[in-house]
Amino acid sequence: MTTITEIAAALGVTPSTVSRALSGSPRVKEATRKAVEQKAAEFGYERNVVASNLRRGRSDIVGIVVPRIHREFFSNVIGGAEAVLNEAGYNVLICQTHERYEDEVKALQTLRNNRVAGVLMSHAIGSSDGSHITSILGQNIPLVQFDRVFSKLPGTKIVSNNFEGAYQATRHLLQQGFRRIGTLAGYMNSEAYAQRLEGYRKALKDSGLEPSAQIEFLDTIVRETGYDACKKALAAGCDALYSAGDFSALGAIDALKEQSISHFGIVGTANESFTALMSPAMSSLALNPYEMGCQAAQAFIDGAQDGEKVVPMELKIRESSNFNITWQK
Amino acid sequence: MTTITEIAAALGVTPSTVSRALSGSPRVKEATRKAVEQKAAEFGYERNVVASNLRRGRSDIVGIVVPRIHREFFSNVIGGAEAVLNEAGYNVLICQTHERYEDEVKALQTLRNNRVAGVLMSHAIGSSDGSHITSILGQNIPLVQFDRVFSKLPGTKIVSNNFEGAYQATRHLLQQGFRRIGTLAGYMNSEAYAQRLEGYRKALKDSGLEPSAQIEFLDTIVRETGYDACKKALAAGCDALYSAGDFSALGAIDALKEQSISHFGIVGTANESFTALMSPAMSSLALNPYEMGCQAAQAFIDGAQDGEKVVPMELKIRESSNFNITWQK
DNA sequence: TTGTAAGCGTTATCAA
DNA sequence: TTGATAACGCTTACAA
Repeated sequence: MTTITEIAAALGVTPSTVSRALSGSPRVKEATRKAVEQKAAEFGYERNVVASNLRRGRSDIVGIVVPRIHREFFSNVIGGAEAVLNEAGYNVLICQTHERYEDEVKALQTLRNNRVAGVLMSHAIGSSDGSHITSILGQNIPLVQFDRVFSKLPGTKIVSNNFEGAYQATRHLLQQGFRRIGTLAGYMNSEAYAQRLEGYRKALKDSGLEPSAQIEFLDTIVRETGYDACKKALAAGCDALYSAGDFSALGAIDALKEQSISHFGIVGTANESFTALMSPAMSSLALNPYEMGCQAAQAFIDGAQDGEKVVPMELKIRESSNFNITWQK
Repeated sequence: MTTITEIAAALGVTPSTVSRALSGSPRVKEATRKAVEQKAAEFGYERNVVASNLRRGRSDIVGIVVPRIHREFFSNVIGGAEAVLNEAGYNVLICQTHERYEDEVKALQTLRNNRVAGVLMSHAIGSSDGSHITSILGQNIPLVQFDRVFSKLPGTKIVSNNFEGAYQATRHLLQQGFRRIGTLAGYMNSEAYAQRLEGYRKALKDSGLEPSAQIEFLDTIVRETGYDACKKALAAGCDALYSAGDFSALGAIDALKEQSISHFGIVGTANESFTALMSPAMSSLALNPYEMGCQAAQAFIDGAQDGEKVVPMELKIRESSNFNITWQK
């Protein structure tokens, strides 16, 4: 592979000049620049980014850490972030944590070892406080968190208006005529889930209903636990569920169909594409992952100042929250 | 950040010794190694991978190039590859091409500039022959292709048994009683799609039916074109469609539901998770993305020898291929 | 078993 | 405007 030294030799100048010419420095005569560019093209030169990064003490790689890449939400966040970052000349290195604390530590160490320019991340469920994050990344690697954030940590946080969204979703169920509304809540070490639970409770209170721990099913984010929790909700006399996730809502629907229940409303969260394709189609509180990814990337580019940016959620009303629904296989 | 020079100074040895001690060379006294490791831990030392890579002339990053990361198929391939690669000490850099030739060229250049250890890729639809791939990567960067492959290129190819799979899918429709079976075919510059078309044709011939260009709808892989093609298929008297993709099959179902058609069979390809969640649930020819990712990664680790590995497909039979089906909104 | 010295390819600083 | 020189942090012949 061609190096700037070879180009310099071919032109009878020094590597410094070639380097300056190729990196757009103004301290090069126009004619020299032309000559250098021509030779570079002729030799098929490509800058050795590794050497350049070592010398400059920084890299053009931004790490993205997510629990699971195949979740639509996260792959869309990545898509948005990638678009903005590529545009700005950065590359993206993706790590999955599989919701495990140990994998998250490993991923962050990998990124630090590669001296990445910055990290965009959404923490694992298994990661119960963010102290490891700052201690691994140190002062030099800017951090932007999105969706699942630890608000104590420095850097920008991109979040959804979880409280407001859950409030609206629950109120929608109330307006439809449902009266005993339970919730499939997530893990309370995640602020996003905690806020959704609060929004749900507030909506009940504002309608004169008292929240009850008996119908708040915590740690319920997958299909299986959604199924189990829905059976308990039925036993507890619920006639609707606001679920803080789509997959748990899907599990709940499994239970409803199994028993051919009527007049039982469901609203999920995340608007995974299957929600619109199922039938009856599932109402869901849509996050805005692509936009969140763009904003996270932009926040990094802008310097990852401390602070929070809120991306709105939008309630998608479909059949599962219709009062007259009948669930059938 | 601590360097080996600092550790060396603190211990009164040279950086070479520290380097050897930390990289597990046998040419270090056991006591020295202990001392070095202790100091390294004390200083919180982490090897500067960038410098190490520059010196050794290689990196521990493997590039993965896919058309779109949010397609379940690809995110699962990435998941499988990542698992195997991380285990072997590699990191993964992911690039999307958005099905565009230009983006594919850019991605490959980026990977080359970063001197990645290897590339795993599935080419874009817009990329009609693979010459740019080898010309950008050159001799030094091993290539493993998966799913959409150019068989002329060197390196390992991981493919599905597309011919056999499409044959089975079509035969299944015939066995159900459908008689005039069309196909939503993909782009013929992709060998995977071309093979599926051949498998489909062979199944017809083996049942004494003559393939007809009139009911082979080429370049049809998204929902919208699937919808349009299905209308034409209905006009052409078809009573079933084998679709080489799930999204086009979904579009076809849109058309069927719109007209409340009965006795019209559909089999898709890829087994995207929505296929099982819709109702009626869609029969689909399942690829095995996670396994393909694992095999691609393993092939790279094993040296990306020329050759082809075939990962079996599996037909998932659901309601959409039942002869008595009635499509309703 | 350890040290010496050179170099991976680039860029920053200083001097000319 | 260009050149000389050093350095980024690490690895590896070779020598001791």
